Amino acid sequence: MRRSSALKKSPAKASAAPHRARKPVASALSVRERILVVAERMFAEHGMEGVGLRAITAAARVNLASIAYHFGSKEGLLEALFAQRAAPIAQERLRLLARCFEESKTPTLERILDAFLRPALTLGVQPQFGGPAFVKLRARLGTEPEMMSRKILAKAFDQSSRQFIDAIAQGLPQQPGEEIEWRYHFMLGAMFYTMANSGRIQSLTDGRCDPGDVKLALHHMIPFLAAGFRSAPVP
Amino acid sequence: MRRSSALKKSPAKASAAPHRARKPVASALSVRERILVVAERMFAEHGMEGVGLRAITAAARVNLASIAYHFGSKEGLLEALFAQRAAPIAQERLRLLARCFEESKTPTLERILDAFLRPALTLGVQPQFGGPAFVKLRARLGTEPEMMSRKILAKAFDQSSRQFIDAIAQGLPQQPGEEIEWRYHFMLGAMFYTMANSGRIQSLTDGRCDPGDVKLALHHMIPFLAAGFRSAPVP
DNA sequence: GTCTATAGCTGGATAGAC
DNA sequence: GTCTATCCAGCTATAGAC
Repeated sequence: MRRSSALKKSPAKASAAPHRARKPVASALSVRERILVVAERMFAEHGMEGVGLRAITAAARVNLASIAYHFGSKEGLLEALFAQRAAPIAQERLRLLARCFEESKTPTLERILDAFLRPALTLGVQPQFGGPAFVKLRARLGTEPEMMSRKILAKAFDQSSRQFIDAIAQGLPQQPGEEIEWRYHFMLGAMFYTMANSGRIQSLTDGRCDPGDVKLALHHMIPFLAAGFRSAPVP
Repeated sequence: MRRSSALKKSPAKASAAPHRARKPVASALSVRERILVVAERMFAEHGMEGVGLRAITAAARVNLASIAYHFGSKEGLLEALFAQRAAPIAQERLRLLARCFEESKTPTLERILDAFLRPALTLGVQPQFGGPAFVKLRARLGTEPEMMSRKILAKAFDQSSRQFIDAIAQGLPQQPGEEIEWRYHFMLGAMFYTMANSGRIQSLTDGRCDPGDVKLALHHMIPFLAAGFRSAPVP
């Protein structure tokens, strides 16, 4: 209505040839991709319930109806996000785990924890699109007791999680399985809290401690967790 | 409109004597208390944005307008919840910390961590009102990057948090302050994730590991974290 | 103090033009 | 495929009867 009322004629030149020259500029993403990028960041920052389709479509500069068209619903959009991001993380984890065992029959606990934690903290970080969006989003969903989030997370990560629990247990034969599982749970907590980067520790330490610095976070987290895993099992 | 149109007269007998017999039954809570109890549980389960005033007032069997009357707004309700619960937790922490130092000039790290973690995991657990509602709520807010949550949490816990960081550091003089702070951050992660009780570890271990069992969780968590704190500082 | 009723928006979803 | 226009259920907050 704004600009289409004038110059209605001669659509031939502009729209009659949809072939050729698909991606005219490097930064021109499709509507679908723009929605995914923006939704990832906004879901991470404000939660699933904290942001509406109107805010997402406005920020992505697409029409409100685009989300229904491309993803069916808001929940479909979240599932598409996970379908795109979670599988690569689980795959990279298993690839790194396999490499641990290629290089040594008895890899150190530190190397196994690194294989587990590094993909979670580093994949999905896209500085050009507002930083570690998917990392935060995953942390957020990981802490929620909502059924929907749990099912999506379980589907994406259950298999690789169990392989890591087994790999950790194999290196700590003196620990009962249940002890390993509790400690794995505490590791998830430290990992998610680091990924969530809520800002609490920054304000508490006047900025000295910054979980957003992924390299540094891993550098501190892995020895801390490894020592916890190795400590004597509780009686 | 339903029943008040009839029998309008003689209000003397029923309402002229508001004194005496305040709490007729042990389980009869005031409107304000019913709202607090229900909101605590529903905020914990679905998040601040995930539940509306209609759902809260319906579950509490009070009128929709009651929340505005008693708390001013939805956010005022959240603040009232924290005003009621957070201060006792911080107080109990400091009381237990003081007792550590009364009993020994150099209390063990385990005792200090217990003084920090136990009040967070146990206070606010009210089995008669749907379980550890405030505990879950706090975990949820603790992981969110929203400003409002952060300010409320900081106001309630900053002071006691710093005292604990100092107490931990005092017992580990070989650790740089920054290392202590990172490890405190990881401890918060394990604590919040246990408090959130998202259900992830239960499904991953077929129910063997249950963070809802507070005694057991502390029993496993404290040695794990203590070993992490004591491990050699990273170079 | 407690209620009804409603104002004033915004939520997700969709029908149908183009 | 993309848009406009709209539905209606839900939201928070408030005015005013009783």
